[in-house]
Amino acid sequence: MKRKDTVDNKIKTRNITLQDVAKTLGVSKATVSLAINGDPRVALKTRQKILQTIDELGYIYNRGAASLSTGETRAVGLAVHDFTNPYFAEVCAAIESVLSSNDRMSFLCNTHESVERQQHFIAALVERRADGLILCPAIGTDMALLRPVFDWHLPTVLLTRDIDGATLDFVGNDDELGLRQATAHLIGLGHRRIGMLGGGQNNTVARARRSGFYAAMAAGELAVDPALVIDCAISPHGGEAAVAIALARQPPPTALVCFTDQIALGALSGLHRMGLRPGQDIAVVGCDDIEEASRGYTQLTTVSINKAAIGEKAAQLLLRRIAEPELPVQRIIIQPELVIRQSCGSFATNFAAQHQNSYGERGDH
Amino acid sequence: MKRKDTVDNKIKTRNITLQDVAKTLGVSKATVSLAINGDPRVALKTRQKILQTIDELGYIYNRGAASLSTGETRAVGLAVHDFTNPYFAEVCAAIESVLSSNDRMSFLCNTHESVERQQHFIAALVERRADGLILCPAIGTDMALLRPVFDWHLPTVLLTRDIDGATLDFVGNDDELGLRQATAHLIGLGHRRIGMLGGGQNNTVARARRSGFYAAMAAGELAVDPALVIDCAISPHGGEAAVAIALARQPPPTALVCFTDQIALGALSGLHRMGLRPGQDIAVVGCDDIEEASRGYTQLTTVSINKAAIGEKAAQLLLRRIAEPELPVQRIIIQPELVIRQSCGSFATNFAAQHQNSYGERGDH
DNA sequence: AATTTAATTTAAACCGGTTTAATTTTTTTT
DNA sequence: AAAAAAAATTAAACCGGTTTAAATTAAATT
Repeated sequence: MKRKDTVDNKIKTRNITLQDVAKTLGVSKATVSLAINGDPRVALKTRQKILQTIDELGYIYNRGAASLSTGETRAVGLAVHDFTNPYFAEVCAAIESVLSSNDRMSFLCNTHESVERQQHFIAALVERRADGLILCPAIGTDMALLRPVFDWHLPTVLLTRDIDGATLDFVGNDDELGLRQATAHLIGLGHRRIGMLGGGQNNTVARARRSGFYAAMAAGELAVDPALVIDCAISPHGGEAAVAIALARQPPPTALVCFTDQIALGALSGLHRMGLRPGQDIAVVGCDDIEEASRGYTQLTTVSINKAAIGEKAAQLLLRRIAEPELPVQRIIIQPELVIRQSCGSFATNFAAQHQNSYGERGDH
Repeated sequence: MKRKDTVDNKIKTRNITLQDVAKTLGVSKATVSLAINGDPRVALKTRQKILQTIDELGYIYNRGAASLSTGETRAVGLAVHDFTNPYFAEVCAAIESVLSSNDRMSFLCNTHESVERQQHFIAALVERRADGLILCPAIGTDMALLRPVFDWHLPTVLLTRDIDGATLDFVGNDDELGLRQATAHLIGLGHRRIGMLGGGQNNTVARARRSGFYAAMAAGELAVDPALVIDCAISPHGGEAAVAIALARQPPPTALVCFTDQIALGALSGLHRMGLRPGQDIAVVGCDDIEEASRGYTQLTTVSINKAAIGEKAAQLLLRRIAEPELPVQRIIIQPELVIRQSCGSFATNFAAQHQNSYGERGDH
């Protein structure tokens, strides 16, 4: 089939090609092509005539045909495990914005943490000879799964999540620092029994954030009760389930550090249903600083990550890498910032006063 | 430049093409092509040998080249005005899911309500000969702006927002009904002084939802105070600003109908900051039923829209339209459903008791 | 074994651009 | 006006597949 030529087997207007433009002007295809691409070799008046004819004929450039010979598609892939998560929605928006102002299009893929979907996407990108890829790898992604990327020298920047042993560009957040600060803040407020919701070991972000939590606890010379380190889905539901488990533990924690804001907000939601008041009955901190964290009714203290910056840096780095494939591998780490709202309470006294007699085994200063 | 051939001007392995596969097997290009496409004409053993050789040689199909002759790119565009809005994030996720399981890729565009961005995107799609487009048009989009779509017979389905006079497929929600039900519910609870936040006249969704509000008010024989119909940005910030204006009006409304959940949640946030309790001091209802609406601390009564269904229907309809361009134009309207939570209060008595003496000019029934 | 018929395979044109070395035209210099 | 230099244009090969009518080969009939 010949494309829209044969709409309804009646109309059969062949597409207008560069050749047609050339013919109507009595010049060669080459001249028209050069003119379109702004090559300084074609004379000004010639270029003008060509542009005018293109307009009159309604000629439309066929970038696919061009890509066949140039090998450049000006399309890149963007795969994240869940762009329904506001964090990624924002990062992706920033990426798309930068790419489109560089006249590139973005193929989107929501992998849903499925390496199969991810592999399928990468294979499709290679088939289409995409110029590059920005990837927040699904859990379980390793170097072996990324073979197509290396085999094809597909310029790739990893977003947020790193891959062990990967010699790929990376743009992310200083997750260890973020959670260390958040945890330290709670400790500074006087909390001693602190739990962590979410995280786990299956990706670098989770490990880094967990390790930030542990590091701060160690620095504060506090023991971590393993029963208060609760793995859960990276979603509000996950947080809601996890908080119930945490609170059932005796004695309950006075503060909870959450792997992400989604989890923290789920925890807030769960606490609300239990009749507990975050910031008064229990402290909660999150990480990401998604918009919902700053509502009047959430006021979530959280590690703020500049999502726009991450997206922009990632897009720019990819563009750079595409332009200069031999550039040494780069790692760009954005510094997070703790924003203190009300979910952690203002004063440890709230908690101290409240919990001391219930399980006040600690009289230290 | 010849593509990755010349990585670093050292390695210069030409790409392996269909021709190479044919040559190593001593068959023709045509046979290999047919084999790849599963044409029943090629003998089983031949196909197997070809597939094996493809594997051994590491040949990778070049879909761009194929598209040049078939005119089918198996790529479609997906443009929405704000995929940072959870409503659209979910719809887009559903769309991408359906498309990718149909072996299509999606070009994503976040128009930010900019018709320029949108036009740029559409032009790029046409240049790339995309097979179709799913579009939630930016405010201000009219038939004239959609000329490229018609000129190129680009199969297009409008998502959520319709365009006046457009003979294009459409998948959306029964917005008028949704807000009519929500408003009627408030009236049924005894509310008399009801305001509306957000909406306006600049797109079909806004008009339909407004009109649902007015219709319900009229049906309840209630007057709408124009000062309580407040336009605002479709965002939590918009809602927060609008609620302040509404509450400043004397007498204040006892209930607020919001154009979207984003606005409603902003309103909730604002009310919280003012020390007012939704569901007790004032009723609030939203529309969309985004996830945040169901948190323990929001409990927003809202018009629930099946976002996954809308996304799936839109994607399926596009696929259908691509397959059968001459199909009559279709409109698929998903029925919404009012979900009652606590932000509207359970009993009008809350409000009646509370407000009667403050400005109790109404002793009816 | 000779025909017919069915199953496979292939040659070659085509899709619509890019690119480079060579040619033609124009301008400058002598 | 001739020669040299610079500017503009072009022919033709190429990118990597698809497609169809024709050719070849194999299988079924007579």
